[in-house]
Amino acid sequence: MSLSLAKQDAPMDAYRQLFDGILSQRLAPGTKLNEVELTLLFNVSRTLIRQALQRLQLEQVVEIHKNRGAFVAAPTPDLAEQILLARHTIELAVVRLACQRCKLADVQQLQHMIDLEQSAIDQGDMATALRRSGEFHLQLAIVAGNQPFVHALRGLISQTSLIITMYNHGGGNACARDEHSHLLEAVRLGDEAQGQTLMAHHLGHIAEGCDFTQSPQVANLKGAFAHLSS
Amino acid sequence: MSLSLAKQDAPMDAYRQLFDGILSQRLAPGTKLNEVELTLLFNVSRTLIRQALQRLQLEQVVEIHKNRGAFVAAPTPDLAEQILLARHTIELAVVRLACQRCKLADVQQLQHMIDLEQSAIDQGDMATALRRSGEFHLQLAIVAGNQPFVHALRGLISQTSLIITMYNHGGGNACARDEHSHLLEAVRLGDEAQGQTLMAHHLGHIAEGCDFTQSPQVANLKGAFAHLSS
DNA sequence: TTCACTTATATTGTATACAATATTATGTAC
DNA sequence: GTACATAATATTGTATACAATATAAGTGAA
Repeated sequence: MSLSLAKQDAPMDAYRQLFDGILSQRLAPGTKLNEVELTLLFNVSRTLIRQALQRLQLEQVVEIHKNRGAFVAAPTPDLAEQILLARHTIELAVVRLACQRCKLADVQQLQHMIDLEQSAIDQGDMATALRRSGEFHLQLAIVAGNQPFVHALRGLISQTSLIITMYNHGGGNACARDEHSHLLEAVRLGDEAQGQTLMAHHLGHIAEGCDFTQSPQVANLKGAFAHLSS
Repeated sequence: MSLSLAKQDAPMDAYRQLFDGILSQRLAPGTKLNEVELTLLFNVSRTLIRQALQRLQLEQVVEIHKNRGAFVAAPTPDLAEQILLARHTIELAVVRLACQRCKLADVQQLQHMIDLEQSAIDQGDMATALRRSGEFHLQLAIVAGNQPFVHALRGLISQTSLIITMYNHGGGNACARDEHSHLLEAVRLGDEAQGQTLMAHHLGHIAEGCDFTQSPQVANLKGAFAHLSS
């Protein structure tokens, strides 16, 4: 049997396609997510679409208004500040745990994720780079071995991507590679103080790169999934 | 129009009844949650039952195994430790924010919640006391004004209730009243250092009150909602 | 009895049908 | 043309029907 052949899981697939669409910036914050359109795009019934939307809502990536429908979340500047503060609090604890528990294999995997992120940057694909940057942070939480932190960060990192999409129009996170690399080096050495310092600066840079005075553009649904048209 | 007459919201009602059933210890950890039984108990279709179960799953209060069904979560000792550590990290930040932002009305509401918890203790209703204790902690996060913290703590506090149900058979949290009161006093005075110290001790006492060597009993579904039989 | 195997039942997974609500379009008065 | 009311449409909310899977019951052989 093939190890690479994942069994297809319709609910997860619908969820993941939507999630990727949002995180890859094909679906801009504020975009209306029409249920029947999504059924046509993904070839599943509204039941599974609604399941995926509810899950995304509980991850705070989608907002559902009763009888009005689902929309890609669009964090206000005030909420964005709360999100970045929450990340600061949790990720400082995460990096501390990661310093204590990180194994060689973990370091190698994290390094690989940094490389992937960098290759996306090299190709000018900033949307993919942003997504992989988030995956690096999440993997760090997994290495830290605290399930609630992983769970909370999954949502917070996704929301941060939305925030960057909305407010960071300059390419301010191009410096991320070095920051992730230095962070990983501190984790590898088990230097908790240095790791926390670097993480604090790193998250600070994300906030500094954002301009909370302008509002975002909203894309439409069919265009975002044009590659699925068969 | 009556202010106290909340418009009925079937999905929320089903969710809340299940949530209360679990948090009030009528549904013990590990209990199988049969969907058709729940439809009969709550008089809604499986659609809404499944919605409620999915939401509870994402709050980590219910586990859903594919094709096997939903069960009240039963955190292992290892996970319990992770949950309490996560609470420690987040609630120390929460109490710090609360010290900065707490208004007079907030103090009064928090005091009221302490009184409600105490009255439940006085009546020997420890299940209600436990639930109200959790509500106090959650309200503190609301006062702190950080939505991600509120969101994360909602699940963590519920999970802590499950942990106490499973592992804390002594009445170790009877001391909670004084601890909550002292905590509120520090918040009222805006004494961040004192607030964090008290919170750390409070959460430490929860962990100390638990014996992670014995396993819990599992109740059945009909008995837990016997009061609904019409 | 006990184990394996087959069949029947129960339970969950998904799609569809219908109901309720919101949105848009149309028409009419001013 | 604007504003308002009304009708037509579109969209979401909920219940039910059917399919897929798992669990339980039954049957026979060792």
